[in-house]
Amino acid sequence: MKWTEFLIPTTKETPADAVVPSHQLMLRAGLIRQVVAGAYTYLPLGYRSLRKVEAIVREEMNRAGGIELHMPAMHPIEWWEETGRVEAMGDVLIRLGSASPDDWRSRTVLGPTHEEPVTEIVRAYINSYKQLPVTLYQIQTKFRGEARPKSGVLRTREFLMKDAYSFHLTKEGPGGLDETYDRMYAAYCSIFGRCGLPYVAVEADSGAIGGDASHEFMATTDAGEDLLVQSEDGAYAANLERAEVSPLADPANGTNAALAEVATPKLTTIDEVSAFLKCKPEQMIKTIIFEAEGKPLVALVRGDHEVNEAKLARAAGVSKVTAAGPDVIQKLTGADVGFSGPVGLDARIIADQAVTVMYDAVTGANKTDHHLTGVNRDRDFTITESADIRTAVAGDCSPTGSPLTFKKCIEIGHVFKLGTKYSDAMKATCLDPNGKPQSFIMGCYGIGLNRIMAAVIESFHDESGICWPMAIAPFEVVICALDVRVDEVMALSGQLHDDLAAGGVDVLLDDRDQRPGFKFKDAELIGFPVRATVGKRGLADGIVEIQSRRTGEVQKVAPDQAVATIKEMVESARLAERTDGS
RNA sequence: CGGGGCGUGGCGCAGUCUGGUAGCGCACCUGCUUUGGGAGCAGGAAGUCGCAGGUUCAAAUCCUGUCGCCCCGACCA
Repeated sequence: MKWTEFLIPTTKETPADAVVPSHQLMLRAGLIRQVVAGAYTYLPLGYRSLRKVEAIVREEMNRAGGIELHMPAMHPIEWWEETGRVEAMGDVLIRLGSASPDDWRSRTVLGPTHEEPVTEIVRAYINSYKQLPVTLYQIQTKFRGEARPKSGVLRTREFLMKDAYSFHLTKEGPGGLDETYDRMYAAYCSIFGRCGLPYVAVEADSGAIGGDASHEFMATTDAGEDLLVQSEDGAYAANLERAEVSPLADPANGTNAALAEVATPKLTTIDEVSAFLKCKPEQMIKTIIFEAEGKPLVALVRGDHEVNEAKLARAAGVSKVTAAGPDVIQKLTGADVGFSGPVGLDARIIADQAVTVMYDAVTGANKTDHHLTGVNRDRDFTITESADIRTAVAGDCSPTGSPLTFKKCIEIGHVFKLGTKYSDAMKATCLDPNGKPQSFIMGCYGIGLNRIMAAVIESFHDESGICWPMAIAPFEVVICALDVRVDEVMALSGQLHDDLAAGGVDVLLDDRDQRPGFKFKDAELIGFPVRATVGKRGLADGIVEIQSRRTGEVQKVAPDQAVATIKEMVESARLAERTDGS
């Protein structure tokens, strides 16, 4: 491919709207162009990378036993009503609008994921346990009505996703869900490894999608929106939403202070009250009222801690907790919001472990404009249930006692054990060996392809531009032909290009009539892993210059050695750049 | 959905407060020179100033409304 016959709109200046490095560089290197918020055109160069990511994903999915198919983005809303996800997804589910509710548009949604259509297929065609297990996957465009698209292609409303779904009769044993789950997990490691991406697999919360086990694959990058929690000993890694902490030691520093009520007019927050009473937030018990299954649920955490709703729900044995409104709080505590406390409160109360080792605490008095000081457990209130229900913070240790560290990260893949949530809802069954209908046990496995690309750029760039790993670089090699009007330069450049291309190397010939500096800057911005420079100066010395983008290392070789040298670099990079999760 | 910022040639911006000929840099086209780290000179093309109303002799500029985009937060499979 010749540069002058391709479309590569690079820019020297950074567009003002781009904040994170991957976004800035993708725009500057001419990989993408924004169309509306959360939707991007992949320009030819960007699309080449995306296609390479796609090819790797496809290859590994096939190797892991997946069967590729392609489902539409348009779904009948009835399927989503069957599984109750029209409500569960809310605004994330994009619906086609129409003035008339009877119009087909009103009954059509754009798929944010494909559990419903794939379950419908299996319901229709798989009737016997003998056809199981089966894993269907597709690489397809997804639509989600994200409230706030951001960070370039890291969070968009339209994106390319590989989604796989497996169907089983059993959880354990040959052909069971666990077996496929493990195989998919391994395939994911291969995929991210081949893309050269630093990643970590962590335990995740399975959230609204349901199911009982889930791992997220995270790429660590400062542009990420999630927090990855890892123990220093490397034994524990989890999403912050799920991370468990080891119990805090009992300081046994109680003075058995007397219970006292103090007026705290209009002071409703931990900060306000602690400032007013000159105590530390960690001396306060924060009392948060939730509702679960229609009943109040009270959570107690230390003042400087936050309730983790997912952990609370799990501890409470309910599917979901929601913050209670002012009316519920008023009715339960007899006080306005901001003055709740455990003393004398009649409701199910779950105390965080940290609260069980607090003495002489401060908390709301269940009386508007008043707080209590000198509050002690057992004497002033009883803790019947305690658990780990708070979000981990700096200073906490893993369940095995190793200090936790926090890193920003972006989710690039997710594997779930779904169970029968969707097959039950959609009445998708097959006959077991006894001739009895059984709901399919399902797993689902997603990868965001665009995010892989962006995460790779976040991980591998410098002040000059992108440093692609060989595996997903839009072109593996660029030949900078300086002095395009010198016949010998162009003849050799053209010959190198043709020989490399014939040898299976992705090569781009920069045949633009531009000054050398201009071409070098573009080559570095785009980040071709290998640059071969052919100029009349080098030619006079009988050499071609070959440079690695990542190491900057330059080799000067005779023209007849150039092809072999470059091919060797390409091949060794393909192996060397592979990563493993850690 | 709350808070903040911004919409002026393909890109980056000035001009808006104080109304009066739409401007600068990059990129683009033509010509000459230049050719190993984003060249120089000369000439040129390209913008209903987001959109709609209003005020005014006159609106990029003032007023009202509206749409879009970005950032922080909330939310998030």
